[in-house]
Amino acid sequence: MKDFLKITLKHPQDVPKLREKIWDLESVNEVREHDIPFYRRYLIDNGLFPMNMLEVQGKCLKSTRASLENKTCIFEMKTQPTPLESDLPELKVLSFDIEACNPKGMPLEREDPIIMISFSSNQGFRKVFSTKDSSFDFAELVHDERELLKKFVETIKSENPDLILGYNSDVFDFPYIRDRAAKLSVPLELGVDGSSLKFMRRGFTNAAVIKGRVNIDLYPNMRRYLQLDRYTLERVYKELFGENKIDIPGDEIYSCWEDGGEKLEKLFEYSLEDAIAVTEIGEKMLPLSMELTRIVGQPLFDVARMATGQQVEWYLIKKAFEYDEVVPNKPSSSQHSQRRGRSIVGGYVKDPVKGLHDNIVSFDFQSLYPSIIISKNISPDSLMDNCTEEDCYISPEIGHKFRKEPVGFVPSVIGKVLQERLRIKSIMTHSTDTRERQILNVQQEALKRLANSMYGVYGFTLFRWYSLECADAITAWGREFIKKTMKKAEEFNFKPIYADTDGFYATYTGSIGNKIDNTDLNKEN
DNA sequence: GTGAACCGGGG
DNA sequence: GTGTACGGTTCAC
Repeated sequence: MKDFLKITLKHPQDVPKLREKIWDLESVNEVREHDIPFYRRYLIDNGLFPMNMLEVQGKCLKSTRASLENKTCIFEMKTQPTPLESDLPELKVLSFDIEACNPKGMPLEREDPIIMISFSSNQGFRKVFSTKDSSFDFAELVHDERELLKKFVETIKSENPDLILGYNSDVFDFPYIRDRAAKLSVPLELGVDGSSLKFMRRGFTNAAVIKGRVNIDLYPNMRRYLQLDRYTLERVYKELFGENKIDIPGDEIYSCWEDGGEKLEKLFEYSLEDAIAVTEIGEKMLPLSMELTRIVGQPLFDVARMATGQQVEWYLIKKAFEYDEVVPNKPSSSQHSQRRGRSIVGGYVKDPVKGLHDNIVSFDFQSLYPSIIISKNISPDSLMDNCTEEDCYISPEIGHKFRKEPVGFVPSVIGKVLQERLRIKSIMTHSTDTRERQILNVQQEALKRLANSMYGVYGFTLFRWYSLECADAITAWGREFIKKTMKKAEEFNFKPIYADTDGFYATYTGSIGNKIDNTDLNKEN
């Protein structure tokens, strides 16, 4: 227990000013929660969850979106949704892709005009604007690049999407469009209120911001959701749909454009296919992002750009407010490098026995680390210096002690997440409605992701809840559990041939006819 | 061995 | 905008 003084200010801009002033005061130990952006603070303090519907006496509480006409609002509601309420009205999604080329390599904003812009919406809209003519079905000829850019703005205005999707569009398409439009003095009034395209600095990259529409760059999302060697649009598309889309290697685009004829037709087709692929990938992946948005309680725009660890962190920040906990600070740069200097021992890995094996069985723990966090009450607020085995769980190898009571902040949050997941899974198994089952499945997936990423908040040096002791204790128990399980399996004639962290493969050396009593093999948690 | 530079995706 | 944030590999010394 610590004493805190809560200071409320009238204007967000006063926060950094006051922060600087009180930091050095002798009576001040630490200043907390001084770096939560205003709009996030607002969502947290008011218990609002984006991407949920809110209807107040048949009217929208907020009116930034065009869906006013429908008398529904895609906005916040005061409580977390129940599964059935979360079936939102369909959002209009518009994807786009631009083409530009340079004989020597990547096109340069200063020299190379945009030659094509393709659109695809989730409601069947398809179009390729280009400064060259084509007999391609969806092609529309424009006079020059200036008109091309104007068509870009007009199309977004007339299609009026809720979501705008691109692939690497934060880094390539939008900045390229911005620079060309600046050169040709075309105003990029893309917002629902006619406001201009803006860029927000986010770390080492920018994000394109359009008022009233959620711009999502699918590229960083795909890096998070899929485990691939490369993340080109083609590779990702193949992974998700098992089909090849037409691809034109980058260095051939220039000749397609210059030579014309069939090669130019193919370029039109390729460009539109890219936009369509983005729509399809979006339709497949967005439900999960939306679900995470609802759970994490921060805007889709932000959540779609957060690494999983950050999503977990913001979820915990939201929960901290509910639990009356004060959020720990981000590490200073010196704290960060200090943390990086001390390494955490990872999971147990047994090098694979070389060769071809028959009768392979795989064992794995379900949510090993989350279960350990809960069952051993691993939380910074449960960590004790002196404690007996009676009152504390004591970790193997390193002997960190965690009191059994009361339940710590993080274990409590994970517990609720897993509980909610089980609840949804059980409704899902009993549901006969396919659509409902799909929605519920995405929801339980999102919760699973969140729970499984929770370990990271202790182990990743940049995070607010970083704790070497907690991270070390989790992996230590993890190693103990898997080794014990492997030993147990050996008693039943399984010979482990490879193990990694939360699971192992074994060959069965007994006779196949023998009955295996798998209750004895059940995992320890 | 160390620190800086570079890269991802995009055409 | 209560912000300014990656992580891994390669290269030059």
